[in-house]
Amino acid sequence: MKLKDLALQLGLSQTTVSRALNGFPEVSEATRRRVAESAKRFGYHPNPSARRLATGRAGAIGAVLPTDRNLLVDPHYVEFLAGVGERLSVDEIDIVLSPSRGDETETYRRLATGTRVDAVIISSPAVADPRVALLSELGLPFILHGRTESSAPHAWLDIDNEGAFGHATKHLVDLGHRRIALINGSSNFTYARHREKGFREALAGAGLACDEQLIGDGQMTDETGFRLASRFLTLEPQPTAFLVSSMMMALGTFRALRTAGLELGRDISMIAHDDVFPFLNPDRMVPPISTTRSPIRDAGTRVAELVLDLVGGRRPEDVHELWPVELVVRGSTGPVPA
Amino acid sequence: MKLKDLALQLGLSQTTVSRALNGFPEVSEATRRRVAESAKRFGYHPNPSARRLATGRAGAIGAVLPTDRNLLVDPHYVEFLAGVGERLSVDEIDIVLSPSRGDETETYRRLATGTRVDAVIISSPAVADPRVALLSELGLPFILHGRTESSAPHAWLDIDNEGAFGHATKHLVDLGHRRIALINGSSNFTYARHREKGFREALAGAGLACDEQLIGDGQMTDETGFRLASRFLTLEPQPTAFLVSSMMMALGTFRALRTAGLELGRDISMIAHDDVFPFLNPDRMVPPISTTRSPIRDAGTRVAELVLDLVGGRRPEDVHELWPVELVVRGSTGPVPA
DNA sequence: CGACCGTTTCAAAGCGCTTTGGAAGTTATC
DNA sequence: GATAACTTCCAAAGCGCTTTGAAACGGTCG
Repeated sequence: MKLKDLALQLGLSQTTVSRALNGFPEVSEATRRRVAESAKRFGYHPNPSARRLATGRAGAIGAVLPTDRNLLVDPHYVEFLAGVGERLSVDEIDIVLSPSRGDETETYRRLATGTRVDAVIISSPAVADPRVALLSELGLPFILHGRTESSAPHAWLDIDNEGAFGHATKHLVDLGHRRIALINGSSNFTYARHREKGFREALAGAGLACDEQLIGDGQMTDETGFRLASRFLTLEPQPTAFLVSSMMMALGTFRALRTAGLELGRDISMIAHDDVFPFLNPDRMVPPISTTRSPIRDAGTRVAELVLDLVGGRRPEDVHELWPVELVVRGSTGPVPA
Repeated sequence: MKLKDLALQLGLSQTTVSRALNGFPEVSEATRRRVAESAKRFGYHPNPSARRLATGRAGAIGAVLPTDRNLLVDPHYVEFLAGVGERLSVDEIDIVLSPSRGDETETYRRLATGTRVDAVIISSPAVADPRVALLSELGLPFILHGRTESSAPHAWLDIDNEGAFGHATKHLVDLGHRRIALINGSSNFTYARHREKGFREALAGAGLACDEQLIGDGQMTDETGFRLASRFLTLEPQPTAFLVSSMMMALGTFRALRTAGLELGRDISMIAHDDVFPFLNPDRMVPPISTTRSPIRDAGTRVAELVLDLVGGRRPEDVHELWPVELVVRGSTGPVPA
């Protein structure tokens, strides 16, 4: 079933049908409804290739998957992509995945010269991320999920990691905690830097010194959480609270606490950052975990929205969003034990 | 630069140029060279949308990413996709990623009704995987990486997991081991079943009983490896060898051995399955790990090749490949200590 | 030398959609 | 009742490629 057939069925011209389906204003509400209903009834789906050829748009957004550093390859990225996909599928836009081994530059270049994607999304930026300069130079529209230092104007969306960890720290301090440990993501990523900054400044703001021994980072896995938490627990005096960069790490931290015979929420406090995974609910744990909460899937959805704006002609320098992060206090935080 | 321009430049018709570039036989070698060179010099890239419209092919292969069970989301899958991408990019075919939450059925249906992909690749099948029947019914070409029980004829490529673990077990038995532990992937996956089968049958073939306590499974992570190995080491008598389903798990197993004060290759033996990751080389470990080796990236490349065949009209029932798996003996296996 | 054949090239017709530039049809205005 | 001003619809021209059917060309053969 193609447009022509549908138009014939309806006794309308292709133009009108096309316009009706694409929401142009010059079609009466009545015909629009008639067309929409008929399209559904006949199971009409416009041919993406034809539409792409006619509009000159690829109808696809690119994502590069670096396969030799396995950093992106974690639940966070996939959850993020899920959000992106949710939004893009509404407009029948594809996510085109380009696995890249070794030189990412080459992959981006290929994407830019071909007419295969209208824009790309880049994630998990390092503090100084070369991709921003590269893509600006190539002229391929893109949006950054996160932030990086770069003179080139570019679109980005990020959550307020600094504020989140600042508030969380302040909350713990208010509960009387003085020795707070930070279990962070790898420090070459911007978000980890921001979190550390928020942490340090909140401590400083409360007039507390920061014990460098109580700061650690690594890949955001259960394993890293366990390892770092175990190490911190051997220190004298022990920390009374943990600030943890991901729920995965929180699980490991939890294990370490149990192993050390400590009870969370009574003997020791913890706040973890929650990106909100369908398979990991801090509310259902025992005790429920206090979190700084920001669904990464929502970020994906919004990033998709913005990238579509970009493709539509919005200027990258006008696209900046910094999302506040909510602090959700649950059972895992309590006053310092006497 | 489009085809027309290039043809004009060369003083040829579009037809000839198109044919020259696409390797049709009716173009003389001389013109073909001339065209190819000119195309490169002017940086000509055919517009994928136009080509797709003209050929009626989507020029893309689909992959569904289930986002609520995070099983696929592991380095294995990404490494596999990298292989797929490597092959597909040669023919300028895209990987279109469809994240799917909840009902995958819906996602496949969408893919099938639209003209967005020519075929899909499905991975990590369960023993009875509903996707095979679904896709057969929908008429969307697909290939399975792995195997499953299904009456519907379908294309698949798999490695000989049974043979691999059979050989590995036999090797350990030949070295004198009598108590061998199996650390396996989740048992609802076919490959895990096959591995267990190979293990059991090799033991039986050697006239050895299989201690059910020495069999464990879980997600293929370092963590699971550590947990299972630790548990097995508490048994009396201790196992003298471990058969491990992934290098990730092998790392965890290794940690457990160290924690228990055992030296790998002397006090205890281990063979792990190696899917060959760029960031994980069993040869560089101390001691080097004996493995059953089968690069999953290569499988991806071949699967891509086969899926292209399928799109080209090859019958699914003719596409079955079972790859033998190499046993690489290194320092982690040795005779049973006296 | 003309008929015949294989090679090499071409013009033109799509592929299924969007979009431009008008043409009808309808209502309001004088 | 004619003119203007909308509203609603249409025919036709692309988008950049592939592919069909045929023509031009050079060489071979009777």
